[in-house]
Amino acid sequence: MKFTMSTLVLMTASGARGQQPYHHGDLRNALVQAAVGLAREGGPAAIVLREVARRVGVSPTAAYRHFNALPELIEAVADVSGAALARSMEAELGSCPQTDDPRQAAWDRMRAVGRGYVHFALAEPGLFTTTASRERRSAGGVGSARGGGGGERGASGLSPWDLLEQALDDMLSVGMLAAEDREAAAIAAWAAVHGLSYLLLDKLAALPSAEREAVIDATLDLVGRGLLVRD
Amino acid sequence: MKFTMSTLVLMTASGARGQQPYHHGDLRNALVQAAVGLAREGGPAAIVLREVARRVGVSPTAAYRHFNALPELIEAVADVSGAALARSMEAELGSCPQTDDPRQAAWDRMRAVGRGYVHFALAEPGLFTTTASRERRSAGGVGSARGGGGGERGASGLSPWDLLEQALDDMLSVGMLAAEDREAAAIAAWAAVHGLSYLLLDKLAALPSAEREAVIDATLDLVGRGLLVRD
DNA sequence: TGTGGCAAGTTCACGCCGTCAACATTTGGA
DNA sequence: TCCAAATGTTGACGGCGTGAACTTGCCACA
Repeated sequence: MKFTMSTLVLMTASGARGQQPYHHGDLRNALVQAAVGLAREGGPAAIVLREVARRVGVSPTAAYRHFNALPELIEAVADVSGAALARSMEAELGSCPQTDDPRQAAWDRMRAVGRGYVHFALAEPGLFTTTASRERRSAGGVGSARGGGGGERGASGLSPWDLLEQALDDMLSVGMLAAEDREAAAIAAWAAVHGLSYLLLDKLAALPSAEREAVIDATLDLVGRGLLVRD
Repeated sequence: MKFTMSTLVLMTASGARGQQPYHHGDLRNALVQAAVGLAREGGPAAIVLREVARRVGVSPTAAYRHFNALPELIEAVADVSGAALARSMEAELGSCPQTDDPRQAAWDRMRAVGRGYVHFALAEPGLFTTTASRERRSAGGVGSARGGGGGERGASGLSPWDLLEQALDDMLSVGMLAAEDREAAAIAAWAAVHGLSYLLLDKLAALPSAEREAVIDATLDLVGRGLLVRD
C-alpha cells in the first residue's frame, strides 16, 4: 500500500489558479497541501508556518486569514492524514480474500483493518504521527473519538475508529465475539494496532520488511485470538 | 501509584551546593531536574532550554558545557522517565498477590507489569510521552530496545522491556506460553499496553478513574488470553 | 607556594520562529 | 458606481536554539 502525493492532493486541492498577486483563490487548501508535504517529511513538528507560506509563495501572516494559529493548521493536516489512514484501511478491506465461510470472512476483515492501520503507519510515518498526535491536542473523550474529527473519514465516510467497530460488529454478528466483550475488544484491538505501529516505527525500525510482515501477522493473530469467544 | 518529585530527584540530584556564582558544582543534574519538571508539565515539547536555564539561575549557554544540544538534554530526561517507568512496573510487581499456584503467579505478574506501565502513563503523562518519544529520536533496532538506553533501568537494574520479557519467561517456564509464540507475544504485549496507555491518555481521557481501571483490567485480560498456549 | 592551563561559567550576537497591528488591494453586491 | 468586506502585505516584537569570544575559578605541578 503506497500513498502517492496525488492521492492526498485529490481531496483538498481544487480551483484553478489565476495570476499570482494578492488573491490566491484557494490559499487555504494550498497551505494545507504544503503543510502535508512538511508533515510527510518530518511529522507534526516539521510543520513550520513560515516555511509553509514560503512554499506557497505567500507572506507568513497570510495564513492567519485562514487559521487562527499554527495548531489549527496542524489540525487540518491531521484531518487529511486521518482520512488517508481510513482509506488505507478501506483499501486493505477491499483486497480481502473471498470466502463463503462468514466466520472466516469476519476474521479476514478484522485482520485487514489492522493491517491497513499498521501499513499506513509504516508507509507514511510523518502523516501517521500527525494524526496520532491529534487527539492529545483536542479535548473530547470517547464521543469525539467515535465520530472522528469530521475531516478524517475515508471514501466510505467512516473514520478509522468506525472501521474498527464495524469489523468487530461483523465478528459479533457471526458469534465469534461475546457481546459483553465488545467494548473491551474495541479498545484492545485499537491499542494493539496502534502500539504495534509505534513499535515497528521506533524500536523495530531496523527490521527487514519481510520479517515485519511476519511480525504484523503474528501480532494480529495473537491479539485476535484473545478476542474470540471462549469455547 | 503516585510519583512524587522527590522520587525523581533521588536518582539524579546529589552533591552539595556552594555559593552561587560561576561554578555551580552539579549543574548537569540541576539542568536535568529542571527539565524533568518542565516535561512533567507539558511533555518533551515543553522542555525549553532557556527556561531550564532560567529555573536553575544560569545563563542559557551554560547548558552547552554539559549537552551538545537540546535533544541531548531531552534524551537525559527520557532516561530519567524510563527509569521511573521501570520503577512503577517494579512497584506493581511488588504488590502482587501471593499464591502457591505458579501458573496463577505468572499470570498475576504479567498483569502487574502491564498495570505498572499503564498506571505510570496515567500518573505522569508528561514523563511517559517523553520516554515514549525517545526511541523515535535515536536509531538502533531491537537490540537497543532490549538493553534499554542505559539510564532507563529501575531499582532492579532492568529496563521496562526487560521486565516485560521476564514476565513472559515466567509464563513460558510454567507452560502457559508456547515457546514459538514468545517473540510475537513480547511484541503483542508491549503493543497492547503502549497503545492502551495512549488510548487512555488521548481518546479516553474523560473516562472516570473507576471505569478506567475496569478498562485496563479488561484489556489486559483479553490480550493476555490471546497469548496463552492453545488447549 | 605560586602559577598557568583547562573546565565551567558569562555576554553578545545571529537567524529563525509564531504572531500582532497597520496598511494595501481586490472583489462583489447595493 | 462605490464602498465594505475579504484577503493579502509590510514591519515589528519577543522568544527560541546556538555559536564565538571572553571571564572566572580550581587544581596540578614546578
